[in-house]
Amino acid sequence: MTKPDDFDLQAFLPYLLNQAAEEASLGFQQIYKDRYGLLRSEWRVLFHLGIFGRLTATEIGAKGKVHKTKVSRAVQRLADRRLVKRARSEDDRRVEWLELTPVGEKVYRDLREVAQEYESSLQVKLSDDEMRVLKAMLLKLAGRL
Amino acid sequence: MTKPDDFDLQAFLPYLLNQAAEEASLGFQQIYKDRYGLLRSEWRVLFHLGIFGRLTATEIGAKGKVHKTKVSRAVQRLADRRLVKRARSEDDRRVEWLELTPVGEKVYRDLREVAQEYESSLQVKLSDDEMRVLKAMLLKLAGRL
DNA sequence: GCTTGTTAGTTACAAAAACAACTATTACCA
DNA sequence: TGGTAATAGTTGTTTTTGTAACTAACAAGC
Repeated sequence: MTKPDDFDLQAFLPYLLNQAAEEASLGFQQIYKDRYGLLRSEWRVLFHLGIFGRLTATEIGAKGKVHKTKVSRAVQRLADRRLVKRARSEDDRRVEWLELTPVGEKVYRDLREVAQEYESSLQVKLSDDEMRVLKAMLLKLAGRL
Repeated sequence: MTKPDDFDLQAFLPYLLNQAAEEASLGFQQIYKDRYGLLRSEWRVLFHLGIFGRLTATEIGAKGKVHKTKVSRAVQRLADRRLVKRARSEDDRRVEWLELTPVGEKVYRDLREVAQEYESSLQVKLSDDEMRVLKAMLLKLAGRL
């Protein structure tokens, strides 16, 4: 009574994207987890602060499409480990300015290095041109253009 | 003391892929969740059975790169809702053959329809050619070639 | 046949994510 | 003003996931 079917799951974009994303994330995840015990939400916050300097939690959430509770908890853990410094804003006391501590900077720079190497290692599977095109299309899909 | 930096997070492949994958999954997720209360692992199992007919849990895990505990739990919930029928194998009594019930078939066919429509809606953002190239590259990255 | 190793699948527990409700502060406006 | 709504961020609770240990059945070598 079973009717096999020719729907191509591998070609279904949400499925395929997830598989590719998982595969591509795995190696890098291993590094920030093993080396610094960071979670995904934590390295994201770390990178945002490393790149943009001083931000509020809300700004990080907006830039990275991360929910505020995730940012809040990530910041909490990063602050506990003295990777991030928090300071209440004078103007608006609901707001907290976040920035990396010197140690946080070091961790960021190390991971940025790793990220760049990792990126190169992924490029092995694709030509430069392919990579450029791929990213352009992913940006479109991500609604970031 | 904060040093802004020009590392391009949007262009970091694992990050970008995740964003695109999340964005691309969202709409479809909404449907199988709202309409049938399914989880991601559940629709995946459902689709595998819909496409391939009769499979064991291990086979589904291998085809979809899903861990056996996830498959196990997905199957359990699908069986509870009578979408999947389980039958101990005669040859090897560790093995359980899984297939869709008639109701499961209906749900599968409905969601397959939705998936196809959804896929088309994503194509609006990209040309046919772009889509073809994109998928080819994602397959490479996913290590499926 | 016994012992050892493997495989299919489940279960238990810990880690992480999702969602909703909450506090504190500021903005709006009649 | 004073009252209502909006915003920043946190906390609590429930779902899901991840990991490891487990049971049951089979396989292989001696």
